[in-house]
Amino acid sequence: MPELAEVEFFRRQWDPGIGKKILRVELHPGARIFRGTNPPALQKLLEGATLIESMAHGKQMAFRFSSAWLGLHLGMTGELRAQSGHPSGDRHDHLILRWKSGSLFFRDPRLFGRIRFHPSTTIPEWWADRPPNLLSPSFTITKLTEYLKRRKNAPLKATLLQQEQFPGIGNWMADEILWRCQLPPHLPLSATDTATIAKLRRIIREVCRDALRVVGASWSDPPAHWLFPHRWKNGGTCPRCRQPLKRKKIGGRTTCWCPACQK
DNA sequence: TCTCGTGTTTCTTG
DNA sequence: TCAAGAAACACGAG
Repeated sequence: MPELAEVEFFRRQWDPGIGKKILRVELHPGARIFRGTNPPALQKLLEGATLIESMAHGKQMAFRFSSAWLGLHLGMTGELRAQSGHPSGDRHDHLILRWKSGSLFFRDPRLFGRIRFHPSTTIPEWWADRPPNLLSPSFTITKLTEYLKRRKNAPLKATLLQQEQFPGIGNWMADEILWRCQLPPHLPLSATDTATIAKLRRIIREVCRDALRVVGASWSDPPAHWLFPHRWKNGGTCPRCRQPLKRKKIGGRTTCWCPACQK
């Protein structure tokens, strides 16, 4: 589920833990989400540490503690929650941080998520090396044009899912962007068409802002005039022209678009 | 019982 | 060397 806005929503779920001293860390050390990390070291350093702040960037999150950094990626099914008291976790709660009167949970049934750990207070490489935020001025038409030129043969849908260039865009956001731009998902974009690239950049930013406002702030249902509520199953109709929507796998992901509008 | 999926990494092919 | 596509990961929902 988690894309840009959902990640921002889940990041804030751990806010009750900010300023709290972690007394106990419970984890499933063999779980796939710990691949590449050292769970015993994580447990040792976080016990006694205070959670200072949290940040989200694209689909990545970072939690800065007084002794170390914790990086979280939610994969397909990850979610974060906080609860008062110390309720026990279920078999999919792979990381639990307990303070005096509450607990923070990271749950992930499919284990596609990932936990990173940096045993120092300096900024970790995996957080310093982030691509420009799509809403920042560094996401320029020039950089976008260069990137599209490099991937000139890939379907536009597959290109929009590349996190190295479009941090936070996932399957539904990519479909929404292409639908609002009225561009077909299966065709590559000619890098010479500057007007179209400028429009694509504008709509990418618009969808990011809309998603953060509607989903990121309160997990509200996106309105009926977006493609979003219509794209989930066969038989949907385009909220713009009322023609039937089409669904097909493009770039390995289920893609929904309006053949009448997007050509 | 079978298929599918709001993601990423690794392998294979061209 | 690089880009593009497929497979693999693991589980719950329909």
